[in-house]
Amino acid sequence: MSQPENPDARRPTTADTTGPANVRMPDSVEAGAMNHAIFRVARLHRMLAGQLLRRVGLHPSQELVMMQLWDRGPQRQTDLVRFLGSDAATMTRTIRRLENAGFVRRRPSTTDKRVTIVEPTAASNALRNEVEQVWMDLETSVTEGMTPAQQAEAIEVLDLIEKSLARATSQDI
Amino acid sequence: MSQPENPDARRPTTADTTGPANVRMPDSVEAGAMNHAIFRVARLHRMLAGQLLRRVGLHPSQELVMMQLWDRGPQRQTDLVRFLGSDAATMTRTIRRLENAGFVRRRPSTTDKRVTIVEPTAASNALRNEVEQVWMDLETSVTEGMTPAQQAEAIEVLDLIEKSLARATSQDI
DNA sequence: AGCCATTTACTGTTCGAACAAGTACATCCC
DNA sequence: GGGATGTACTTGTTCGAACAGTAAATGGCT
Repeated sequence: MSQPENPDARRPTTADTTGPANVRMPDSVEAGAMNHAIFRVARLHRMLAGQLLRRVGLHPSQELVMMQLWDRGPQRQTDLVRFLGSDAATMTRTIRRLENAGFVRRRPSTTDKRVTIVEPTAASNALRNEVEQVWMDLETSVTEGMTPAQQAEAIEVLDLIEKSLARATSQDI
Repeated sequence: MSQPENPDARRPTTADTTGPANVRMPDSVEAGAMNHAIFRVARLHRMLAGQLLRRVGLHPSQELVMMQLWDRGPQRQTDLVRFLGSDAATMTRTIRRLENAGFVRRRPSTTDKRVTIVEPTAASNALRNEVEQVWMDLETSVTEGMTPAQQAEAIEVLDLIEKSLARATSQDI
C-alpha cells in the first residue's frame, strides 16, 4: 500500500525539521510530536505505577502523600497540597481514605483552629519499605533501557520541559 | 561555576554516570529523580491541556478521541480504545458524553452485530480547528523554551523512556 | 453441528482530578 | 471593635482511569 515508488521530485520525507508553522504538515503524522510523546510516557508511567502500587494496597497518588509524610513528618494538608500539586478538595478525600485505611491520623492544630495536622501512623511504617521498593522498581523500569549518560540527558530534558510548562501554566495565556 | 580549575585527578562530580546501583544514595534527594521528573511533567502537561481544552468545551482525553475520528474517519470503539490506550469501559462513557454533546454519532455495524461504529458529526467540524489550535498551543508551550536541537533531543529521550516503560508494562514483572 | 474461547460493548464501583460553592477561622486595616 | 479580605478545609458534582462482572455475538475446532 501507499505507492512504494513515485517519481515525484520533492519529498519532505524524513526531516524537514525547520517546521515553518505556516506550511501545512506533509502528513498529519507529525503534528504535535512532543505532545504525543509526553502523553504516551505519562500514560505508561501512570499505568505502571498503578500496577506496582496495587500490590501494596495503595492507589496512585496516595503513595506520594505517604512518602511526603514519611520524609517530612506531620504537616498541614495545605503543605501536602503544595507538594502534590493537586487541589485541596482532592487532598481532603485522599487523606480521608488513607485515614480509613489506618495509614494516617488527623488532629486539629492548637495554634490555628482552621488547620488539621496529618501524620503517619505507626502502622504505616510497615508500608514504607514496600512503597520505597515500588518506587525503586518504577525508577528501574524507566532507566534500565538507558545508559547512564542517557539518563542524565533525560533528567535535563524533563526539567527543561517542566520549566516550559510551568511558565505556560502560570501565565495561563 | 563548578570549579574551573582543580588539580585533583579523579572527581566524580558532574558525570560519574556508572551509577553502581548498590551504594546507597548520598541524600534522600535523588531517590527516584526520574520518577519525580516524569510525574511533574505529566501533571503540568495534563493541567495545561485541561485548561486549554476547557475553552473549547472538551474534557481531557475527549480531544484525543475526536482527533482520531477526524483523522481516520468512522471506526469501531475497540479501535479508539487501542488508540487511546485506555480501556473499553472508559471509552463507552466518553463516547456517550461526546454523543450527548453532539460531536459523535453511533451506529451498529451491519457485518458484526457486536460492534458499534463511531463517527464524527458534521457539527463536530466546527470544533476541529479549535482543537487543532489548542493542540498547537500546547505543543508551543512545551517547545518555546527549547532550541530545535533540544526539541529533537527531547523527542528521542521521551521515545526511549516510552520503550522502557512499554517493555516493563508488557512484562508486568 | 455443536461446543468453547475470544471479542465487543456495557454496567457497577472506587478513586484521583478539577471546578464551584460554602463554612469556619485568622488577619489586616480603618 | 468591626467590617473587609484571605486562608484552610469540606462538600457537591462531573469526568477520566481502572478493575470486575455480564451479555451477546463471532469464529475456530473437534
